[in-house]
Amino acid sequence: MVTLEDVARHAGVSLATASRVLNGSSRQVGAALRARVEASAAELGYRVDATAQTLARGASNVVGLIIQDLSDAYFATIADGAIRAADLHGMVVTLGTTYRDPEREIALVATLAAQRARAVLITGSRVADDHMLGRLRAELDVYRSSGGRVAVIGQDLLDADTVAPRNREGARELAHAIVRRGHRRFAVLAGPVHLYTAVDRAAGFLDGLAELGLPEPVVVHGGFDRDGGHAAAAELLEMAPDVTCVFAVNDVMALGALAAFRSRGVEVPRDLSLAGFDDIPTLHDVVPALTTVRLPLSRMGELALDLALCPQGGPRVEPVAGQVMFRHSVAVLGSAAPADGSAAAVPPSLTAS
Amino acid sequence: MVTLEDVARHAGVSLATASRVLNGSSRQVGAALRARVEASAAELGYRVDATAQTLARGASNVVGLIIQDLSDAYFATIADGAIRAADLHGMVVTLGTTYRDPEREIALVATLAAQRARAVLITGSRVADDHMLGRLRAELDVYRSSGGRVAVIGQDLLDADTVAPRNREGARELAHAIVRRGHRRFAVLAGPVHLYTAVDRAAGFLDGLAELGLPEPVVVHGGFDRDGGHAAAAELLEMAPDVTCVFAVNDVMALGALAAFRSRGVEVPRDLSLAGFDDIPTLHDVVPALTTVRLPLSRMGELALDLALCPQGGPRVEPVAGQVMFRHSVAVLGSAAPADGSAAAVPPSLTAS
DNA sequence: CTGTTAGCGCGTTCAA
DNA sequence: TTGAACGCGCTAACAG
Repeated sequence: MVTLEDVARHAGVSLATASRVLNGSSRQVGAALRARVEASAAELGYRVDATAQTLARGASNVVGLIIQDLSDAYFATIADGAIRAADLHGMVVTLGTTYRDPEREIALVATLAAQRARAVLITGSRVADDHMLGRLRAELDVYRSSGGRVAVIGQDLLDADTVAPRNREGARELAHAIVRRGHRRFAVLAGPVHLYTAVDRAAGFLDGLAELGLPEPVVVHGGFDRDGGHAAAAELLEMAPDVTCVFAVNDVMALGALAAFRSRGVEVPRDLSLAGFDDIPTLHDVVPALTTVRLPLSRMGELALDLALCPQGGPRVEPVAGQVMFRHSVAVLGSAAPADGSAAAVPPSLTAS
Repeated sequence: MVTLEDVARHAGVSLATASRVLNGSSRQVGAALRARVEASAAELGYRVDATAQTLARGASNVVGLIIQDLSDAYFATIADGAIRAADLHGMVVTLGTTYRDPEREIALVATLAAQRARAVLITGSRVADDHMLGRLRAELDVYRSSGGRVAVIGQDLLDADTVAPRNREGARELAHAIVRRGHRRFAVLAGPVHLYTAVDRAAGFLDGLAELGLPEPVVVHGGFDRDGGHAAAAELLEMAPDVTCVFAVNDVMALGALAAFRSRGVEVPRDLSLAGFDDIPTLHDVVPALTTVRLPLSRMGELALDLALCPQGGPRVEPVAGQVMFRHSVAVLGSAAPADGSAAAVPPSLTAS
């Protein structure tokens, strides 16, 4: 293992001089010595020891990123944005995966604190569990008291800089957009009752419908992932509700629902319309194109990293608006459809059974 | 920032004792002192400094993972497996993304060497560029000479432990499986000419056809990603070749091709059959279900990590077989179809034009 | 502009 | 079983 001292000796200079030329010091070094040091470093194959630098400088160049599941495009895309941004700052990203376990989330914060990560980015919905929330906050306080910075993508519940997707407003606007196309009777695949992101989106959708004087939709709860969407959709079909459009609170759930519908002969959007939330890249080639609310996922990752790396006064909250993407998965019904929906298409597959 | 010394002082013991109870030392410590130290650590909110440990021990607990693109499910799945395995070993993963730039790949190895990563995992196809290959090998040698371990997922070209997908064999078997279903005339969306993975798969497919005495397929080169597949498929349709089945050398290309076909009114598998390679999880809900060659991606990530972390003698090569997954995207043609294919369906959309 | 030196936080000999 | 002291590789005063 080649150390800075080896390089210094080989170049016939002091340790300090070698350090100054090889690592971004503000101090100047004569051209001759500089060249000698660089030549020696190259010849010996010297690589700085970032851990030693961290120790000496008191600040590392790693940022921690905590996500729930890398195989979920939502998180993969955020992670991609964060990594890209970190790279611009000369930082590396250490990735931790919770697999949706709040216990692991806390443990990961501790691990990243031990790693002396300059900042920790936490993504994913908070859960409605005050005990867990309290423990996470405590762990974050420990981390912060050792000089760490924290940024969150999600609900503003951790006294940290937060990139806050406007889930409620996005879902509300989605409801309006769909109603504008003639739909009147809805179902919502609402996800878990304890997940704020799911709850907010479902609530926003209900808000939108209520504002327009429409009846409450059928609500089915379930998992927040693809299989949850699939199961909830299957359950919904069993109920054979009189609805024309289904809103799944995220895209992967919508994809699961789409598969469930298809396997039961319900064609979207002919028999039933479907909408999701997030606009994950995976949607690109889905048929029919899925109506959804676009969140700038990659950008959110960058934003969180920038917030964490550029400390200001108190915690800042950066709201991120969603943009309704109206696509083929939602049918446009007769514009004269009355509010009671009697003129809207009622798929036999749903009313029969 | 709470240090071990703070804890020791607070507990009224020596630094060494505190170190022994808080970090997995083999030495024993009296129960009374042990309790005092643990209490102090908890009370003060002590978190080990992993960078200091790395310096003192000469070995870190981070492994570096170099991938090409996190938004590609192929890499995301491998990364997931590697992270999972690293966790089991008490290691954290630092993720670097090359965006398919060999220059960045080399730079990332240097960065991870600086990080004193215990091991570096390199994924993604090698490119046919001796200069780049040489530089990467040199960088890896530097890293290894400082005690780092290297494992590769891909071609066995770096003198390192290698998880080697049997691309050629998999594609060959795929060809056989498809021919068995009555297809005789093929096209291959072959990807870039300088990417070994693409080249091997295309070559394996040609091997398979040749073994069966079938004519050479139409070959179209292009990008190795979704857009590459889309473009190549569009180009193929322009050529209006007399083929019944198209093989794209990876799944995301196949997905792009599927979209291109669809947008031009060519329906898979009615008008044209399509197959891919990898069996990325994304395929789960693709319609029609895509015939492909399954690679145990997550497992490959684990395997690479295990190889890297359990040093043996010389470099080991772990071949990974692909498994043909025959699905709806490839039509089953009349089993009596003659080798000249005159009885096979020839979609008007391809022959007319 | 260059060199000397004192830590950074911790593991680990060695001695008690 | 416990403690004292050195060193891991590097940075940042400080001195020259």
